[in-house]
Amino acid sequence: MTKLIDVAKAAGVSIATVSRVLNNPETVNADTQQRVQQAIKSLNFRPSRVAQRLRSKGGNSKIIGLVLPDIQNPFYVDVIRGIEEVMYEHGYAAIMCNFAQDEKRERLYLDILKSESIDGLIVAPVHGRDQKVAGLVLSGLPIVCIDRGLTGVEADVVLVDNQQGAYDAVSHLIKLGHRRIAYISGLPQIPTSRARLAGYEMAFRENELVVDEELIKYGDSKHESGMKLTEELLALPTPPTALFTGNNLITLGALETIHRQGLKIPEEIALVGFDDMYWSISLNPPLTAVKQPGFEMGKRAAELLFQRIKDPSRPTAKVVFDAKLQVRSSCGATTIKTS
Amino acid sequence: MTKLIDVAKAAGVSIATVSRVLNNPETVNADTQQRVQQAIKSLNFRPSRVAQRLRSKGGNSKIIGLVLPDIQNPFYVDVIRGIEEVMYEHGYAAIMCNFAQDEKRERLYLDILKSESIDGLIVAPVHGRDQKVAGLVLSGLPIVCIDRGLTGVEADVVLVDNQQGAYDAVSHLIKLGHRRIAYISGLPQIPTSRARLAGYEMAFRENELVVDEELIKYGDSKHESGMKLTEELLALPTPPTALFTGNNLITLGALETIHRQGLKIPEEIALVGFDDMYWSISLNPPLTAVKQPGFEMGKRAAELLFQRIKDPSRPTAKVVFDAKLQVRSSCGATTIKTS
DNA sequence: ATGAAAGCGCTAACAG
DNA sequence: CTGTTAGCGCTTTCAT
Repeated sequence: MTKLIDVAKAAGVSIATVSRVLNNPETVNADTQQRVQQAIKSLNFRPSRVAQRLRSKGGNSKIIGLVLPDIQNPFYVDVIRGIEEVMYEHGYAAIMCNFAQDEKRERLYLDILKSESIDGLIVAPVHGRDQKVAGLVLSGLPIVCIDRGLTGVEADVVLVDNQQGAYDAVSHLIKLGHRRIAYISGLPQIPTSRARLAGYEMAFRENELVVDEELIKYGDSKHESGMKLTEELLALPTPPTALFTGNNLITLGALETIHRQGLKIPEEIALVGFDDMYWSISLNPPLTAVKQPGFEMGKRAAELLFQRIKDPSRPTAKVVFDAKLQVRSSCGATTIKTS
Repeated sequence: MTKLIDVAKAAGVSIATVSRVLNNPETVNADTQQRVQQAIKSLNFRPSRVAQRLRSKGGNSKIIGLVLPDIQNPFYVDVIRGIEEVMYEHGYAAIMCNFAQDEKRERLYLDILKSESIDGLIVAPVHGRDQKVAGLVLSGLPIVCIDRGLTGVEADVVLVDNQQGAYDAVSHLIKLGHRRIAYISGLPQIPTSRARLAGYEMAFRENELVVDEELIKYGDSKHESGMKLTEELLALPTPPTALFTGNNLITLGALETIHRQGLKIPEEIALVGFDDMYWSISLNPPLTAVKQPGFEMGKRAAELLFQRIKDPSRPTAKVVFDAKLQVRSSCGATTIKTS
């Protein structure tokens, strides 16, 4: 590996000067700069980011951590792409950690990231009272939360108005005449699960309808739980006429169960999902779903993080995006908006 | 941040001893070890991975690089999950880089990873003659290629028999009576594109059929190109009666175009895709597709990488998985195997 | 079995 | 404007 000293020799200067042209070119004579740049180029030199990181703590190690609950969920994939987009422009890299909705795993990754001396962290905490993340925030590490906020500590956060999104979805179902509407939720300790439940209940309340608790099921937000809980729901003495699924993966699981049982959507059971996918239109039937702008959310989160790294004392921001209902045909005949 | 010296003081030993209990516990007295462990625990000490990395080059920095073409493709997501699974067990972290099929991006990321002093790299090179990756292999960095091999240099590789997979898919179509079968490929410089084309041609040859070149289209393996090329194909004077799509994303794009045009699958156009998705059964219609075991491939790749890190001189391995055709109903009525 | 000390490659005072 | 030098936190001889 070629290093500072090699470049220094080649250019006939000291390593300090080389370091300077790397970090503060303006403090170096134009022609010295030239010679050094030459040497750098011809030796194909790249400074060791590890050594840089060890030396200068905080803010210029050009690496951040990314801790997300489930990489199988296309929503998070969009978030990742958004984050990556702006990081790429800044020459940053990300250490990506997928904790698969498992708190133990989240903690391990957080420990690793900490000892990697990252510049900042974008995280969707396992739950609102995530002590590990809270501790990191308090320790001064620049952090922005995505998708899920943190209670009790100040931190930047970008998310969607989950309650309103769920409210719109369920209202849509109610308007279509449905009364027995089931909700398949993710784990209740996840803030988004609760906000979506609140939206569901609000829609009932506003229509002076009463929620039937047996129609609310909790799972772990994965495909399998979507399948299983849909089975349970369909096996009820009086099964629901409509299903509101709490996320992407649950929706796909519900669809699978419904298809396996040969039920017709929306005639025998209607379906709205939280989280849209760009191929929702190709599902059977084209899925009506609440769309979160994952890509934009990711970009915004990364921008917030960079701002906070630059100015750690700036006031925290809370960015709330709208969740929009995409009406297709899984709830009944309506105008089919092409996604 | 608590560091070696803090622990050393707390335990009344030197930093060297603390380092020893961390790395070679057996070379330390049992009771000294006890005291040090105590101190570590009570101070909640974690060694700085950055310092470790800087100091001891190669093989124990516990971080690897992951460079993949497209995180939106569920196949690579499965690969990532597989890799992550075994890395998690070993306490490793990954720097994940998604180059979005863009060679410039791939190069930047490779440079970054190099200067991060990673222990090893798992990569799906942009193309077979990727000089950057080849150079890294030659430089001695432990590397395993996934999904796509490298020509001209020896490197571990794990992939699928793409030719056979494509052959099976197209043969299936031919058996069903199709003759005008289009193939929507990814970029021709990607090895998998070529192997799948070879399978397509082989199926024609074996059935004494002749390939119509106008039915072969090349795109960039993304959703949009799937949509666009399908439009072109359908606009032909004599459009194809069947479509073989070169990957996941192309398939989804093709489906979207077909649905927008209101065509019936498989009556008006049949469809087989390369790459299965776990929700293929919920598509309209349930998709017949060639399945790659992404998760297993990822696990295998990570295992190979660990072995190579441990023993850099071991002979290179080439692991070939089978690609299996999952018959559902997008090519015509057949027994529907539940995925 | 343990400690002292020399770096890993770089940045940031501090001198000149 | 440029060079010298002291570390960043750790591992690893080399002594003891």
